Amino acid sequence: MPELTERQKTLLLLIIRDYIESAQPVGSKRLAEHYHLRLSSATIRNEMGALTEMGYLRQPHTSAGRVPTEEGYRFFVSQMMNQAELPASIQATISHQFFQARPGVDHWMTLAASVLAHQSQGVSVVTAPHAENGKYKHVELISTQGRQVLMVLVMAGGEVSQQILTLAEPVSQERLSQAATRLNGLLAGLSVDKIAALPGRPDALDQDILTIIIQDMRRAAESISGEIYTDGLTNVLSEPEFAESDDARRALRIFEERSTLQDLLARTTINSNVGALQVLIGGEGEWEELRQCSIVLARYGVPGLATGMLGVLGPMRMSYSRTIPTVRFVAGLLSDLVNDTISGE
Amino acid sequence: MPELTERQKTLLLLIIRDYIESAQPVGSKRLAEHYHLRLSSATIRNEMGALTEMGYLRQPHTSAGRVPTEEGYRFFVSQMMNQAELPASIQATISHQFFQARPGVDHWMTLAASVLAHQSQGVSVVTAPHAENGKYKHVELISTQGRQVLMVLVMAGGEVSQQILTLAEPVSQERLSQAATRLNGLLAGLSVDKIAALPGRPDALDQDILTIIIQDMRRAAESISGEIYTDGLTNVLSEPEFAESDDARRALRIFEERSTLQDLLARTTINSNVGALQVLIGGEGEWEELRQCSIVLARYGVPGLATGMLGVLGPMRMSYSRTIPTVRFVAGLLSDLVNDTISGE
DNA sequence: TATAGCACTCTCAATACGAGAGTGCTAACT
DNA sequence: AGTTAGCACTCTCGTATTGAGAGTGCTATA
Repeated sequence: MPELTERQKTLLLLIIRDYIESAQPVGSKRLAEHYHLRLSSATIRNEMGALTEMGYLRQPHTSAGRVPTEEGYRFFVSQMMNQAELPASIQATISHQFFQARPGVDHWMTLAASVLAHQSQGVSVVTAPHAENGKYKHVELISTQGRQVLMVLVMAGGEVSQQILTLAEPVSQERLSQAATRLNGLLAGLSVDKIAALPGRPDALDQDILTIIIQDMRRAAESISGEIYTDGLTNVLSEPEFAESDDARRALRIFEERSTLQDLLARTTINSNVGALQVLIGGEGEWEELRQCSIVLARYGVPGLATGMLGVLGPMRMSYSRTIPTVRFVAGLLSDLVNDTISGE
Repeated sequence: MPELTERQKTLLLLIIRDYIESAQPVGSKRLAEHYHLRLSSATIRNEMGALTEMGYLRQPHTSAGRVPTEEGYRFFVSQMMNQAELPASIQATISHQFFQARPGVDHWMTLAASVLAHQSQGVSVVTAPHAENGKYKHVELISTQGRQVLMVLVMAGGEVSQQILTLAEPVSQERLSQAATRLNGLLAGLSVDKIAALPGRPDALDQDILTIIIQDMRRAAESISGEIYTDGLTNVLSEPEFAESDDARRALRIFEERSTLQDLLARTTINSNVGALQVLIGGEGEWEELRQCSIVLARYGVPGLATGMLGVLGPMRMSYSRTIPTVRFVAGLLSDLVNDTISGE
């Protein structure tokens, strides 16, 4: 990677910023006129030539302006990573929205997705907090009519899953409650593996429920993330680069097919720390469908207890200066919320 | 409304079917050749002229083929409403999917949305079953750390809502369970209004919880439908009529903004019976954003106890012959599921 | 009543062309 | 050295023109 002179850096950043705004190849003349640099267009042309040589810029055709390459965007992002704080007024607005939202994980997730999509004008994705190796906290059994029972299972991290069971024969609410109480005493604080290693229960009802609890916890342990929330799917459709080709459709399809999305999230954030941001530009060779897109991702939560992730997808020329601080801020906010919920306040 | 001759009906249906397949204006010559009618193109031209006069067809420009008007589609739909049953093999496939899905309302909803989107190649929407005037069934209180309590409220119709409460001071799980038991005994089977009319509780904790329960039930009573599930948002993007204009974006935005969608659902299905299908063509003058779209809607569930609705949005030239039977079949399936869950089996 | 023929209309794809924007290079200037 | 002015060259894009093709409505005829 050849080193850039100060002037080249300035120029490169300027070009990219201009392209992000205008969505059109930027030429030397335009550059010289709009921003009152103390340089002539000819000098700029020379520097642009150099930057193109080094792989930061690209021309769509001979004799059109320059457009950033993925490498160029990467440089741009690395430059703004450490500065860029969200304006206080916007921070306040967002905090306020969370403050007055109904408490509850799924409302928070929905709100987070909505805020991200709104602020960044991109497609947002948020996964619910999830513990890698969740511990049992509580179970409730509620009889509906007949043999159907609603089971609500709460994990130590705050995850809640509900399920309808069909028992072999009708059981009264009273007996169900007793069974739940027994199980809660027995299982509190244990991980799946410990629970599975327990000896069988004498009571047949207890044993049935126990089996289902284990199933459910295993399923939760296997999945890499909690439930996935998205918003702003339509935002990206108005971007000019997606007007014609069906690249947009292919990118959005990823966000609809949760399995692919989970894979993506898993592979990219599995070993990233809470608080650190990751920016995926142009699919990084891995994701053909995202060739034209960028994704800004962050992990939030309390490591080891419950973490989730959130991010924004947009065209490669998305407004990073808006998106990056927003993602970082919302990640912090969600971390705080998870923290409050899990460990008292 | 002038009456149509048999021949005109046949011709009209043929034209619309052809247009739905080809997405291109259909001309008299093409019609005469492809379908071996015993008519010449000139005769067909005359009939087409008549149909155009009557408002069933329209020509995009002088001397292009004919395209169905909304009135035309309406006729088409009315003709196929009463026949059209979903092929047994597809019925079996869908039933099987539901059979082996994890039991639970939200899994069913997700699956229903997925099936509808897949079968119809359109955008699907499904609302969770919801009772107009739900009755209390059960509450559970689960202490997380500190003063935070997870409240799970179950309604007689099977609706479940969870919420995190912050109490004035920490309360042990034992006291919470006792409070829940007291409230369950007191409130079982009552509607919001009856509960609100009850005298205050002597115990402060009970009273606090009671207040929140009433709030929650009121909120549920006000909302016209349960949670909304959608799928297939990207399907519609590949349709040729949406390739250029941003009509697609505007239509999809409706499906993202839940409030508008709820309004739409409320206004169109509020007084429709379970089992009856409604087809909304071209927004019916009411919905500017849906000018180019059609929606097939149905209500499902057990009237008075818990009903929801489901539907498919697609371009006006969607495959009604595929969509209508699918919507009808899935509606029946969900009705059965709701029925089983609520009233035992 | 149905058909054949015909003149007419309108779209659409292909082609041509000129304006405009941008480039790279060379030579001169500081 | 680095910077600038000038210039020839290239490529895109919008506009205008044109001709083929498809479809129509009308009229005369079987």
